[in-house]
Amino acid sequence: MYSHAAAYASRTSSAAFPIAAERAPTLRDLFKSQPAETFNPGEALFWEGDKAGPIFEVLEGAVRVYRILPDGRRAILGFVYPGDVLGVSFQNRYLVTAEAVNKVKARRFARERFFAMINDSPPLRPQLFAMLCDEMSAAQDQMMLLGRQTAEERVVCFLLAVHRKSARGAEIELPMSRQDMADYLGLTMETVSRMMTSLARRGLVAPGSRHTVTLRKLESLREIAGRGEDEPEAQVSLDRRAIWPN
Amino acid sequence: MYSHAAAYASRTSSAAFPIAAERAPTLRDLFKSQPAETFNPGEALFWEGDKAGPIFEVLEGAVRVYRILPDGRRAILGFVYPGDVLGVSFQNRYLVTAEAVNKVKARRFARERFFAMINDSPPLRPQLFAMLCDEMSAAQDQMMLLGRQTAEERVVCFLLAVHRKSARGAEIELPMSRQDMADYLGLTMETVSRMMTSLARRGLVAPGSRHTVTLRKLESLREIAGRGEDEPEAQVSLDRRAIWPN
DNA sequence: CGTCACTTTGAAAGCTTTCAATAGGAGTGG
DNA sequence: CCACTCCTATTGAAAGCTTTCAAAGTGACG
Repeated sequence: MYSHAAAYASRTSSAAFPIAAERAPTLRDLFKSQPAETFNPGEALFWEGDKAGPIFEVLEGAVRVYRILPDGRRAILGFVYPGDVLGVSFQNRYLVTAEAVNKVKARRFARERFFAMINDSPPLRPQLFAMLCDEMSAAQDQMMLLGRQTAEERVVCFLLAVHRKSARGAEIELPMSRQDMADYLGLTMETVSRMMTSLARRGLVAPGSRHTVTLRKLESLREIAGRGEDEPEAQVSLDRRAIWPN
Repeated sequence: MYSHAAAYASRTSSAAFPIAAERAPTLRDLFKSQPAETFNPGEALFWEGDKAGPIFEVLEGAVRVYRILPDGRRAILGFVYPGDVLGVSFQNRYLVTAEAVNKVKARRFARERFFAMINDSPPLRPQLFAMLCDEMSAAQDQMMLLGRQTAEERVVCFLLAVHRKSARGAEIELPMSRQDMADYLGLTMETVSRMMTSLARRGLVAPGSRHTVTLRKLESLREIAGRGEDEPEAQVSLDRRAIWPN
């Protein structure tokens, strides 16, 4: 089947326990046997409207997932980072386009086989469910943000969200363009830029290169973000005991 | 609309009933044995932060699902209508509050048993998956709307969405208040009101009572909505052949 | 028929966008 | 190594859409 004993290159749930002998298989283990593919910046993994094809696990880089209105307005519905699985929650067709932001490495897995294996594996099923719940939860956060938060709050929320995912100190990386951020936050690129400048002027962040920022005053930023954005939570639900039986 | 062929008293896969002989069990069948409960307007089915409890099937009325920011701003993340299942996509805790808009009748089902039964039933599992995908799809539509559409487009999209669900002619019912609509559409109550007035003045809709409107020019409205909101689609994926095997 | 809650309407203010110009960086070629 | 070009980001100023604040209107109910 799939050799999940392989060297843990990716951050899987139990990565913290090098010894864990009888580790239950995880969703991401399914991809272990697949070859890594590379996508160049701007290259699409799949297009909105295409017949739903493979599921991807992102290994490196960032993917933007978006939809476009007939008149060209674009909304980025999410960014997908290493360790995330992409392409699951669609039915017959992809409802969105997924495009590499920077150089992306990913593994693909045939859709039917993906679901067949999960369907056959009692420990995997709750993980799929948990993954969908996480996606749903993120979507709800985003709806709250888009519907009821100000431009500044949106930008700060975004910076904090990236920070939570990166877990690499105060300096975060923003591989996407300002336009990407704008389309994700429901703003214009100019507004995003202004907010970044404003945060920098107040000493809350310090711009590094164009694609890096250092978060100088996390506490103040969290206050601005306004929501209980406190504890790190990325990827937790795949690990925490699922409510699903077995 | 989704008239679950009334006479089905049964709820397990080994169903026995008059007409449709070998019908596969549906998610909603699970609720058939449960007593119907009533919730009065404003009454909550569950609260954000509560330990995740029962799953509900809404039979009558409408439920608003929302989240509130610390400073009181509210975003309604969705409305739940008869035939919809509510409370599934949460893990340990409810992430939202669900509150009756008008008089609501619903059946409840214990969470553990709900998932246990689905987990044990190969035909039910893809339905749960399909349901989550539908939720996700709706959430994506909403993100697009909130992030990139104008006030008028939002209101029109909402009217058309209600129209698709009601499927009862050109007159639609809006059980929720203007404030509810506003919190759903990321607008203020005043803006919603102004847009309705504007649509009425242009003859696109005709106000009935405070909670009913007649859509006079569906085509024009669809044009304003701007997205390919053409074919009716509510609830389809629960019925259409799932990609999930078996 | 008065009260109360919700909705509509008006006018001014505000935040974000739009349009336009300037600045900054990376890559290329001399 | 520097000049040049292109693309992206920043900044400025005006316009615009939505919000805010306030008042008037409407309908249900006792």
